[in-house]
Amino acid sequence: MRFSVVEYDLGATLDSGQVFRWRERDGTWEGILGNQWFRLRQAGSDLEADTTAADPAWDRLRHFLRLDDDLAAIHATFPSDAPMRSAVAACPGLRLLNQDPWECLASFILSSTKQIVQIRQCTALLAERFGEPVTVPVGNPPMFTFPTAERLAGVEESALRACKLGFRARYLAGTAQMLTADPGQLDSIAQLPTAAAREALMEFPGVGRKIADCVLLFAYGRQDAFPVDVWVLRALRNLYFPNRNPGVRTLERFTATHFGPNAGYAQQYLFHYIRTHVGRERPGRDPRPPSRRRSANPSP
DNA sequence: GGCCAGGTGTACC
DNA sequence: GGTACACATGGC
Repeated sequence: MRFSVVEYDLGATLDSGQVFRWRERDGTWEGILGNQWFRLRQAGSDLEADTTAADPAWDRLRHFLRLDDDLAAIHATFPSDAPMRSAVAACPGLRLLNQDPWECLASFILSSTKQIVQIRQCTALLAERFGEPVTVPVGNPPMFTFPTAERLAGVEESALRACKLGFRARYLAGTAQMLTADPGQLDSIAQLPTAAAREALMEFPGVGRKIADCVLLFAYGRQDAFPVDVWVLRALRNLYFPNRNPGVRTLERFTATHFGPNAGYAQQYLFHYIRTHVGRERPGRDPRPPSRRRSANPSP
């Protein structure tokens, strides 16, 4: 199958800390949607997709990749301040994805105080040990579905810990058990307005404001959700509040208003930009802005 | 070896 | 309301 795309950076998107189970091999990306294996290759505005599935879910792939987003229209809603312009210029084809809510929720429960490489390792181990094998091309390494909540609910916590989950094993087990007891919860959440959906997600053990916002943004398509992790906090402090030390309240008010209706999309650009172009600069205490891209205060 | 990672829950004030 | 700390594990 061949799709036509405009301003789409497949590699940056699949490698931007939203999803953890897509792998690059020789310029192609391989991953699983549902129980189907897909391989993607981008050449300019051509996006080529292969699968081993007999009845490929192309609509699901299209939905996952958000091929119908009008990115230029989304960019147009961003504030036109210097940090935002730099962040978009650094990677103009960066996209959000639409993930399966359960895999997204489970993955981000594992994410707390872990590096992205480690989250990849944990999700890979979970899939390998508790997922189902998927049909892959001959000669490919085996790949697996992400294990269902029911499956994980029936696993000893020690077996989860053996996947290097650490203290998060108890959270994942608890969440899996809640979902097994009441399997419709994630579907019901999709029907709620964002604030209520966030509250509902935060009922799961190990899920606070930040992880709830990740799931809202990456799985439920709520572009008003604005996850603030250590990197985004760094970006906000370095780029928008240099020489000041804003409190959490101030930042919350700022992120809720400054970035417009697609704030969550803007957040992903800031996250990617601060990680790839600016780097770590004294988190938390009065950091200087990066010398290379010094900008006038946007006066938030 | 020390610091940090796409944080959260709990115990305290 | 707020702040301090424990929680596992690995990368750098």
